[in-house]
Amino acid sequence: MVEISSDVIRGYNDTMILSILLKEPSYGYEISKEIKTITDGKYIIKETTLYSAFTRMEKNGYIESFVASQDLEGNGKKRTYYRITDAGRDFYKDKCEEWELTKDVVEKFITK
Amino acid sequence: MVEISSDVIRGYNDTMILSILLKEPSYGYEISKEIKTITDGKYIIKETTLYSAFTRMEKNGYIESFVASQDLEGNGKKRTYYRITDAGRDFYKDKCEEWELTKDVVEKFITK
DNA sequence: TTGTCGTACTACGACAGATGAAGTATTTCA
DNA sequence: TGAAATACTTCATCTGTCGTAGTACGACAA
Repeated sequence: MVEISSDVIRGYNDTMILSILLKEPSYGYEISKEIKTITDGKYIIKETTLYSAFTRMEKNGYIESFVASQDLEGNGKKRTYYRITDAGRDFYKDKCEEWELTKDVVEKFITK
Repeated sequence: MVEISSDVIRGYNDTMILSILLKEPSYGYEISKEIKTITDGKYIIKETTLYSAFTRMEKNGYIESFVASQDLEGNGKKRTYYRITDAGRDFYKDKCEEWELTKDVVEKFITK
């Protein structure tokens, strides 16, 4: 069974997270579930990778956090939600461009 | 100008080098030139990255080294050539498979 | 009501690959 | 003769990932 090595995905965890936040704010657990679903279970992000990505990206200004409960009445567990910023959107766009270039480059060395 | 970040290419430097060694044994300087040529200058591998990849891959048994001069008479500078091993060929094949999977996964999060 | 499972995190340390900086030495060529 | 190209090596640093561990709350079943 072929598995994705962390060295490969390294540059794209942030991009994946941002692409999910592009639709609406979300939080750790939900994002990890979504990544799993979107990739049909082919990629499962590690908890520590995910939460350290949040810290890094918030510091870089790509996301903003806010704490909220499950519903508007304040019931349920409190969660830390993240919202993408304009800088985050720019970063995401750049990463998408970079991906096209990277793909071109890597594929020159790949045999199908 | 979009540039490839090291975090992205991280998992594929070894693969690129091996793909070049697949044709014939080669050495550092020549390989770095070839990578540049093949990618139309889009990717230039750093010297230290290249040589540390040699060390790592030789330790892993993916390549073997031998020292040789430029010509058979022993003229010219001595160079350390590297030859791909069977294990290296297997590793390369695995990486090619992994690439297809990685591409699928990443592209689910990319907007063109 | 007790225990287990799922949810929702945080802290910490270790590791590996990439890189910058610096240096060495030989060869080629103008 | 001297600069540029070739062909490396050493070393320290940085960053993102990941393993381990632990906390805490809520839901639900026995």
